[in-house]
Amino acid sequence: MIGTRASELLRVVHENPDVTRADAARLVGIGTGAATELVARLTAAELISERPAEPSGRGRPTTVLQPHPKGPLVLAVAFTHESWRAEVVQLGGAVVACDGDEEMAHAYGEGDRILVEVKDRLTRLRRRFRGRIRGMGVSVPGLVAMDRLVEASTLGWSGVNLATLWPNAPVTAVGNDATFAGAAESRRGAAVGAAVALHIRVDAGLGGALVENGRVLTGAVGLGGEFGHIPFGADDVECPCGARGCWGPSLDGHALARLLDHPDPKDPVAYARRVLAAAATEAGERERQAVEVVAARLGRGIAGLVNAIDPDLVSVGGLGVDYLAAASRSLDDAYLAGLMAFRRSDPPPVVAAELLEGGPVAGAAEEAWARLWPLLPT
Amino acid sequence: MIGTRASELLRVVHENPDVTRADAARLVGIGTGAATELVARLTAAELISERPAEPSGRGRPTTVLQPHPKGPLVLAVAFTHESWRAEVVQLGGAVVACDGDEEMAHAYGEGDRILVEVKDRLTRLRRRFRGRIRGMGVSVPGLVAMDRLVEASTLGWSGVNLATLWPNAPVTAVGNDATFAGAAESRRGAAVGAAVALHIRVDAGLGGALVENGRVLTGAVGLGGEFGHIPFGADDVECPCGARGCWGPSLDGHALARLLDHPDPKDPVAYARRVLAAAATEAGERERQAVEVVAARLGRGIAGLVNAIDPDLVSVGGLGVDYLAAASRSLDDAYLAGLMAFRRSDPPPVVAAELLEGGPVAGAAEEAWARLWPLLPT
DNA sequence: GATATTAAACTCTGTTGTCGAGCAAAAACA
DNA sequence: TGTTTTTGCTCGACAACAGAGTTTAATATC
Repeated sequence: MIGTRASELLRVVHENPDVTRADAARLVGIGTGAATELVARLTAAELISERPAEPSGRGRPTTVLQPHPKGPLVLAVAFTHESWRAEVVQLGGAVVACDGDEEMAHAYGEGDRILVEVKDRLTRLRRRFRGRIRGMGVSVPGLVAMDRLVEASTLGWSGVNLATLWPNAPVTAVGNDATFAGAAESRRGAAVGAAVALHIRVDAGLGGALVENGRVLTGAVGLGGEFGHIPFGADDVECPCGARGCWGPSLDGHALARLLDHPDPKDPVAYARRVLAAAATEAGERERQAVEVVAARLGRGIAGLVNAIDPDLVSVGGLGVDYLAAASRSLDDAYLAGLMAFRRSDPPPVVAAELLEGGPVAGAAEEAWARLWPLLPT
Repeated sequence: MIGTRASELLRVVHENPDVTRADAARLVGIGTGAATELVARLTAAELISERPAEPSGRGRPTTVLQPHPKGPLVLAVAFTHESWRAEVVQLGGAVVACDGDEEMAHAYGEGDRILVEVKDRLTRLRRRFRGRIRGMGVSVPGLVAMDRLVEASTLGWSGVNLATLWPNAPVTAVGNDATFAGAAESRRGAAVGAAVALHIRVDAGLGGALVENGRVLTGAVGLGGEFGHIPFGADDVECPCGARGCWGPSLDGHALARLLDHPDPKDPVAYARRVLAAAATEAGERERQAVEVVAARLGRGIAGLVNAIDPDLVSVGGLGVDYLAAASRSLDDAYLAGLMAFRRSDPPPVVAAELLEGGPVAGAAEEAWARLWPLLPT
């Protein structure tokens, strides 16, 4: 077990890349004496290292705290509905290596086969860094309970145990892609500094995360943030989840197709992007209207969640970024109308996610790091 | 500032009334040596005292840790739409004195006048305990932001600053009644032991709280838990909050009256109780049906929140207790149907609150205590 | 009734973490 | 060249804590 101060210092280094040692000491709230001892211990433990800082004024020059070149790493793996990607991430969030496939051919229903291949590639990465990789975060577009994938309807995977990708990993964090993206936005993206941040991600499904002071509220079994299954939608649409009236299916690609009287698309995300592209053209009046309807539904739902949860800020990711860009007026109008009246004068801002498609991997790395802290040796 | 161990011991004593000293030491995770020193210090500081415990087997008899007879107290004040009540609460949650009025005549719109009287009575209580009262929690049926009452439509109060009840109180916690009731259920009621507990309280309005490991998620400005303004209701009903389709107005007394074609009741809570009483009689078929509709709406909404938040347990308070008792079948059916299918085999239980009308006061006391911990002297 | 057993409390000691004061170092400024 | 400013290092005082051994007060057993 690591001392609490040491743990705090590591967190400061992680959250503020290239902090100077003096600033870090101030942030942790210790004197220079204690900082000397702490930094020495963490350097000896090969967790951090120092390099001279840019001289920035008068006074004795300080050093910059950075990850140790032999320090611990985590593996962040993210699956989307059509590809996978792995990153090796060091303290501070920098990526030191990556691997992955753009095309995960025939992934549908073949969870086990794909996993064997991915496992192999991950093992190779781990071998390459000889024991330095100390934990793994895995992001999947689906329902994840108790670190086990319950269902990923877009992949046709069900009951897959993703912990088998690295059987005896010291720490494993399996989570929903939207949840991880929310975590990443709070720590390295649009929601940095928000004490209570709400993230909403529209993708094949709709999900999100509620992050309070950097901690994701994952719920009792890890299913917190499944906002897509709140009944904000119309009762006549049945959700793949088995309930009716879910919010998610009212604003994804399928919803756009219904609004445009198109046949149900096979890849709703790609379809939605096509509709968005068409809406941006001269001739896309019908598409524009459909996007506005969907954006309004997004805004209305966000308002309900803001009323209930009271966040500082709402970030939207995935297709939400496009909806926001293409129909911000509709979204905002619906958002404001749905808020409790007295909130309308100073509503929590609704902003686009900054990490975009990198959110889920980054979040997986963050969560793996978060679980690794308590295990790091002195 | 108090030592962390000392603070933990106090919390243990607070959360487990009549713990023995030996058990407390085990719960804090310290040896008997450290316990001796800690207990001595806290006794000297007049925070706790000891009395011999019932001998319960062989071995040296231990003592029971209890609040010190001269120890600190908090004031818990709770307003309802027709009365107010104050309790003086000691460490551990026991009430040592109380005051209040059943009838708060003509309270509507007269926030300032009532407050002058309440303030007077509270000052008298504080004088009676000569400096021992160290903090205050105030529960109000209305929207509370930044410890200030924003609006209480049932009382006609608006912009009232409840901190003036005790201007320079060392700690003040002003909050919504449903939020406080949720806090109380998590710590002394039906949700004890639930890591993530969701509380829903139907009263004049609908509110609640999300409690994670004993901590209430109050949101950015303290408005977290206003679940009544999530748009689960029909769009044709306008909520007093200014939005449309809010959940609260779809299952309160007004909603029952609409279902029964009665004129809009002045006191929706009393009206709802009359309908519930009628529903329990032979001749109350129409009332029974109305209650079932409302109970189903409650169940459906709870399902949506469970999908999104993933709690261990849901407790319902206020009129919700009666809905649950009178139409548990309708509520459960709607609840299960609204859950994601894979959850239906093992859904989080929906239970009645245990503290009933005592919830808000108890929660106000708990929150005041929670804010008092860091200020207690060594 | 005498002795053993058990659980708890007390005492003492060595260790560790922390804070602060004073001093040294390395730069910019005058 | 000296002064100022910021930072890092060393050391001593102090409090918190763990652990071992001792004492105390009850029950259990003979």
